[in-house]
Amino acid sequence: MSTERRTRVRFAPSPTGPLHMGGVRTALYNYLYAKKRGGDFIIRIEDTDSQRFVPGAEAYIIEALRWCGIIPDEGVDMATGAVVEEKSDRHPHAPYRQSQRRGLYRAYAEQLVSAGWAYYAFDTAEELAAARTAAETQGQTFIYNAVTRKGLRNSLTLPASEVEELLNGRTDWTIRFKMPEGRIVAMDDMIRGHVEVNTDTLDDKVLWKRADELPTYHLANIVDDHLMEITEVIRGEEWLPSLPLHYLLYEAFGWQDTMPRFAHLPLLLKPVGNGKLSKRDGDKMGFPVFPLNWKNSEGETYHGYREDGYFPEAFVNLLAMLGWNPGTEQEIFSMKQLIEAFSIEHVSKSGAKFNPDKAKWYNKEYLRMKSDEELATLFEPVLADHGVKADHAYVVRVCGLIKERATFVADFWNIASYLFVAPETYNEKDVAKFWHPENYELAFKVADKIYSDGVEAGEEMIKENEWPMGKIMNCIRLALVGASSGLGIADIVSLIGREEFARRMARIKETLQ
RNA sequence: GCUGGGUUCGUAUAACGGUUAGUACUCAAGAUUCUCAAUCUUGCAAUGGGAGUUCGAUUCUCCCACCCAGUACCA
Repeated sequence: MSTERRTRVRFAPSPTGPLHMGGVRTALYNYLYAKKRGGDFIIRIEDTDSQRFVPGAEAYIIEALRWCGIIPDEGVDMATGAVVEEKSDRHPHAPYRQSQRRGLYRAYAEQLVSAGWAYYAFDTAEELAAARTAAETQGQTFIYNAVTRKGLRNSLTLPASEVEELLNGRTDWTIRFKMPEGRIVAMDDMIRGHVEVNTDTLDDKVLWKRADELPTYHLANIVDDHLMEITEVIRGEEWLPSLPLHYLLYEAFGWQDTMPRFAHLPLLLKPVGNGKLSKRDGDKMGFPVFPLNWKNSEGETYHGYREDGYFPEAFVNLLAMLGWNPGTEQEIFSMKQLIEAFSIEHVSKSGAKFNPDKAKWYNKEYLRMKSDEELATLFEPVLADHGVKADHAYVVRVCGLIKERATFVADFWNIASYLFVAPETYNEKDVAKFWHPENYELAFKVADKIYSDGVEAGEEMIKENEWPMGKIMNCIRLALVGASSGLGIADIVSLIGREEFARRMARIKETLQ
């Protein structure tokens, strides 16, 4: 029995574009799992596809994680935001970018060849494409396996001398895994339980390619997880079909004893209709699918939660609850509470449809938990954009009174602009409803009373005379707000002051009569 | 097509053989307030279908249907 290993999990994104919310959730679950167990959360960049590399994607991923408060222990230096390239006590497995580890993989691939678990394949891309279309025309799918490899050009079918020649020649070749025949691979997934697959349905995956001297995902992933002493692999469900290959790879290397445990997370699905959440859904349906704004090479910008006004705590909270539940009825969790409560047993098996309404609800909840002071700090730049200069203490007071009415700080201006500038227009429907002589004549009398003795005195006056409270107050409200909505008249007057109150009453009189 | 995974109110989920199938979001109604929002109350609404196992199935087994993923010298 080996002694209990320190928990080490990794998030291994590929820098082929911005990380979307599903990716962030995968990172989050890894992070929660590690922190719950007092272990390490490692970032590794899987950039073994030289064709699909997207500039800026790596920095985006790191920035997104930082915004969410998902801080890696290893792999990225968070002070600089850079992927670590030099070994140190903190980062003993550097470099953490697979393209910078390229020298190490070939030997592992060749180890498999000499052990009989892999072979050299000399088929060109064209030959394979031809084989695929040929199979397709017969209504079949070409798979590179124990049957078909016998008829293809590789180190299993060609004489040794020719193999030697081809290996040293100018044409490209690959190392492929030699998938065993007729074996049942029995696997165990932390979320899905026991899964079995017959190897006859699997193909001989490419492990290493001569063309760019780089491993493919499968090889690099297994080798690095082993080298980095990863104990649990928590990744998206799309990897489940590759699990048998990965099990076999651990076996082929003789690393079964330290093979990590696997957990395949359910996918995030689009809110309506079928299919997984894709980057186009968001802008079409009015919600972000990315944590941060992303501008692609064509200049199109995709919305991010951050720029759309979500608090990172709310974003993390809503993501955590998409596919996981605490087993209690608690819904609001800080990161600290999530770490405490998280367990892989409570991760669900089925895909989760994302619900934008619930996302907004989370933000609303976090908004009202913020202090008036903090909200004021966030609101002040918005005010400045509207050309408003307001006293800080005043803004703090306003925030305290309006925060329960908003979902985002960005709503504040629409909700409360009348507390900073007088209305310039009056809502037509509300005018039609309330602005009648029998109402506004009384309203002006009450307004005079309010001006001299305060709102309470004005209300007294209405009650004593048994005037219609609602109609009169709404006429006054129309003058102050420009519509029949908003804070109580007493609050408004106490905020804007009696002089401004009088000016607004005078203005509506001029405008509407 | 093949292989694998999945299936509880519209959505996220709870109930891991015994509940009037719970909670939250959304929606609707009512209460409240000078209005709106907020708040409170109430309501609408689910075990995909069929066989079994069992005294008893949301829960276990099988079949079907549907959904998803994979099926690249991409991850």
